[in-house]
Amino acid sequence: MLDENEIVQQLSQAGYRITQPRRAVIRALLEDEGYASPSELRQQARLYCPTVGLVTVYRTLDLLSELGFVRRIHAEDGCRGYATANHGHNHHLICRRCGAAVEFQGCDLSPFLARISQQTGYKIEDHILELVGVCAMCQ
Amino acid sequence: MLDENEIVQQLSQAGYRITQPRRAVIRALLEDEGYASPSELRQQARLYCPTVGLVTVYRTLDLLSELGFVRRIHAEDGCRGYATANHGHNHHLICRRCGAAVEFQGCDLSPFLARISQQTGYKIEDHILELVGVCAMCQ
DNA sequence: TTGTGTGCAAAATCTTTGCACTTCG
DNA sequence: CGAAGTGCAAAGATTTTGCACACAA
Repeated sequence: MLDENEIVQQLSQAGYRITQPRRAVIRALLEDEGYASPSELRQQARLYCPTVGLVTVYRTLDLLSELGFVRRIHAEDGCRGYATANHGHNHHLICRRCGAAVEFQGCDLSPFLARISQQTGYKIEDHILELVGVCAMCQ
Repeated sequence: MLDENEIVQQLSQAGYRITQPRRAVIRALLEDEGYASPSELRQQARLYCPTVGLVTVYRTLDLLSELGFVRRIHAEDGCRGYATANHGHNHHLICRRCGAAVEFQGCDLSPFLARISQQTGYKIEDHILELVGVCAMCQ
């Protein structure tokens, strides 16, 4: 599981500074069970760094997103916010009721993708897959 | 393939009025090969009804979306716009270079979903799947 | 000490709402 | 004719940008 230290370490290695506001946003992200909007994240982050501005949240999200620690959450009716993502190719499973977001791995779609590729002539390079359901608690 | 008459007919059956602005938006949607943002759609729709306002485009998109004729297009970096969708459960395959959006059917993910469901305890109800690649032309 | 990072304020977008007028049926 | 639909203008919401100051390294 992803933790603050790992992210901080990698940020540092990539040449970025470890600042109070960045730490605060990272903590806020990790604490949130599901996904959160930039302004919700800011609210949570203020517990750790009372002066964080919304702009910094946006910039930190961009940064973490580029490094693969954060991913956008999509739904039929729009983009809902951000959630942590373990490095690499993962997807999210979101609870329709409480919003909890779980990551899962091993989406073996290759046979399926091969078929679509053949049918359409497209060279398929990436995919977005998001599952929506009801978590064990909410059932 | 979806055409103007079919949409118009179903709108009418559902009790909605067939107005010039609505027709114009529907035409704009059908003509666009890929996905389009509300303001792009408005621009195109103005060819058929020069006074269409952006608000009407939004409202018409909501309406068509509810009836299942239109679907949002998602990408890692955000929600990109709208594209036509044949009624029912379909997904889009989008060209990274030219933006062309093709629909495909038969996403048989059930075995995969069953496994995830078992692993997580979630009852999976729906999914968003979007493929990104390069179309035959752009290759 | 130095340049990356920050926060504020303001601008630029994008989307929704209120309301009087229009138009489909 | 009457209610559903429209467009404008304005309000809200969200995201980006410019700039002086702060603070990790």
